[in-house]
Formats: sequence, C-alpha cells, structure tokens
Amino acid sequence: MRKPSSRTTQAAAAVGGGDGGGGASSSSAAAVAANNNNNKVTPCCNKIGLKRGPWTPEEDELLANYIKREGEGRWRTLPKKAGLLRCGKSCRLRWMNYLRPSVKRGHIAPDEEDLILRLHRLLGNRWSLIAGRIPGRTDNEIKNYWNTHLSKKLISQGIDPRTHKPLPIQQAPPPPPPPPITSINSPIIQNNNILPNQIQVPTTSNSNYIPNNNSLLEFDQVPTLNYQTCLTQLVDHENGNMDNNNNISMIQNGAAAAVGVGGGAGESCYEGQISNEDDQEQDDMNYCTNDDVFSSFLNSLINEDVFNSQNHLVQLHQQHHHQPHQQHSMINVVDQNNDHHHLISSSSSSTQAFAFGPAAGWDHHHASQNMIMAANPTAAFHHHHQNDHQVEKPHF
DNA sequence: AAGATGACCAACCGCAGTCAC
DNA sequence: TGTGACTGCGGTTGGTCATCT
Repeated sequence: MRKPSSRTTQAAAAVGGGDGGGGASSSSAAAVAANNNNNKVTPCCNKIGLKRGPWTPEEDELLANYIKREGEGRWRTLPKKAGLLRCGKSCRLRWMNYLRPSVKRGHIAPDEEDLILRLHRLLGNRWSLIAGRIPGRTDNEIKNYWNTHLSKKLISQGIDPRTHKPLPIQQAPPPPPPPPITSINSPIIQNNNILPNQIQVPTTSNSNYIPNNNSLLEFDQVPTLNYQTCLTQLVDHENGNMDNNNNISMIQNGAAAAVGVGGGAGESCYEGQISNEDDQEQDDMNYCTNDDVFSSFLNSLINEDVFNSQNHLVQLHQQHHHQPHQQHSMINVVDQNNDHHHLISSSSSSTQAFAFGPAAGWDHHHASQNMIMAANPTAAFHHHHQNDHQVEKPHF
C-alpha cells in the first residue's frame, strides 16, 4: 500500500522549491516545463534549498517565537526573518494547523463528531467553514477525520457520505415517479455535492409533498429565523441588484419574523443572538457583517433546541392569535458560475404552524421565478442528537 | 521475524480570490 | 485595467506506525 517515496528526491533537488505558492510549484520536469510555459513563477517558488517535509522541534520553536514577537502574516518574508529554511506557505500551514495556541489536538469528542456531521450535511466539503464552527479544530484536522473516520462510518450505516442520503440498494425497485414539476432555471442550489442543472419545484398543490431527494426542503420543517435584515444586506452586497438576470432575488418582506426572537425588520440581526463561541465572540457580535450573518445562520441551524423553542413559540403565538404566522427559511444558494454562496431568506404564510411550500405559497412578490430552494438544514439534523454543547439557547 | 497491508494525518500542491500598485 | 504578490482553500500525497499474514 505504501507508495514509493518521492519526497526525498524532491527535498534533495528542491527544484521549483517551496510549496506551490501561486500554483507554480513543481518537482517534476513536466511541471517545470509547464511553469516555463506559463511564465508564472513566483519568487518563492524559484528559491532552492528550502526544507520540506516534517517540521523539527527547533523549527517549530523558531516559528512560534517569531510569530509571538511579530505576529501573524507576511508569510512570504517571515521564513527569512525567522531564520527558517521554509517557504512562507509552509510556515503558515505549520502555524495554522499545529503551532497556534488555540489549536486543540487529540481525540474528537462525540459532540464534535456530531457537529461535523451536521455541518457537513449542510455545507459539504467546506472544511474551513466547518472548522470555523468547531473551536480549536482546524480544517485539515476535520478533513482528515472525515476522510478516515466519518465517511467510512456513514458508509457502514448505508449512507452516502457525499450526499448524506441512503446508499442505493441493489435490486431495489425503481422509485415512484415524482409529482409533476416545473423547471426553474439556474442558479444552482448546492445541496451538498449535488449541483443539478435545474432546480425543480413541484407544481402540485399538495402541501404534503416531500421531494424524493430527502435533502431538499421538507416543507413542514422550516427553521424560523430572524436574520432577514442582515440577509437583505447580505444578498444586496454580494449580488448587487440581484435581479432576475442573476436569478437570485427573493428578499422577503421582513415583517414580524422570528417570533420571540428579536423583532421585525430593522432591528439588529443579533437580537437574540445565538452563540456557540466564547464571550469574546459574543462581544464582537455587535455589528452586522456577512461573516457574522453566516456565522449566526450556522449557529441557528446546528441548534435544534433553538429551532424547537422557536417552533414552540410559533405554535403558542398561533394558538393565541388564531392567525397565520409568517414563516421564514434560510436557503443556501450557490451560483452556478462562481460557486458563491448566497443566503436567501424566504417567507410564506400558512394556517398551519409550519406549513411551508407550494401550498403555502412561495412569496412570489419577493422571489424571482428563478429562485431555488433546497438544503433543508432542519431536515438535515432530524436524526441527530438533541443537545449541542456548543450552542447556547437564545434568551427570549 | 519479516514483509504486506491498512490507518492515520502532517504536509504539499495547485487553484482562485483579493488587494496594492 | 492589468499584473503580481499574498493568502486561503480543498484535494491529494506520502511518511510513519500498527496490525495482519
């Protein structure tokens, strides 16, 4: 199984040394030729004699001491200043994945594992995003853990680790035909690794319709969130006018979302902020940025308790007021062309507590016909644990 | 005991986004 | 507006160790 080692040769020759900064690294003649053809060799990659391979304790000490003195950044010049025969990229990697004080190493707890599973179902192989929600863990560590443990675990459970859907069963009868559908043009929804060319929404009025693809939105389970204000800003920011040419619009009307959590449009998006980080992060969340929105969104999605609490409040509200309540969902959208994510807020009204979908009526006043829906985070979490030690319950 | 195999994971690679000039 | 440097990301490689045959 062990593959022939080429690393020693690479280290000795160090042709095109460094670790590929700017994508120009190579250690093979073919790659060197390609570099020459591309005429895109960064200075870092021209340097020879750079050390590769595992770091020694002495190198670690040099790097750690330098960063303690000078701080992170300026990776290109850091090795020389720190007295290291490494390229900046290697130094950065070593620091980020190993030497950083905040890095938590060792056994991944069941709670962390559960969180990884949830986030992966939601985000796919976006390891940095996943790692960002698991304090002390690096994207590399999570990626490795996924590839060596979790993917195998899911397979052993009959679940496709890429889609989080049941693996196909041999000799199984063909699935029943789906209900009539109406094609919706791109953009694409990313549903983990599924990137259909067309997103399809049933035209049936059956509100109980549930897509065959169980990763699609389950209309009766939609999280109620209160980030519409920030989402509006987010979508505006990321997509300019976000018109029909982009096929992404759908800013819901912002009225009285998220019962008991914050308030209506215009309020701070961190009213009722859900946090799974420390107090410092809580303190830092006094303003609204795209990252914050996404962070808050993830916090909400990974917290079933929050969702359940909100559902309960919605139910209470309806019991007392006997009127439909506006529901909001968050949809993760990926532009087909640029792979950018867009968090989209949707709204609908229904006389049922959590009805959501075609019968309840998509908000076509605010949603482009080309809008998409997918990535039901709640559905994604149905079968996971009730508790998330990472997340605090919001204060209502 | 020794080689083969598998698991783990640190490190590398190449690409893309962002920013300064 | 174009270019290059810098940075970050996800995929992949390969070294090391444990277990199997």
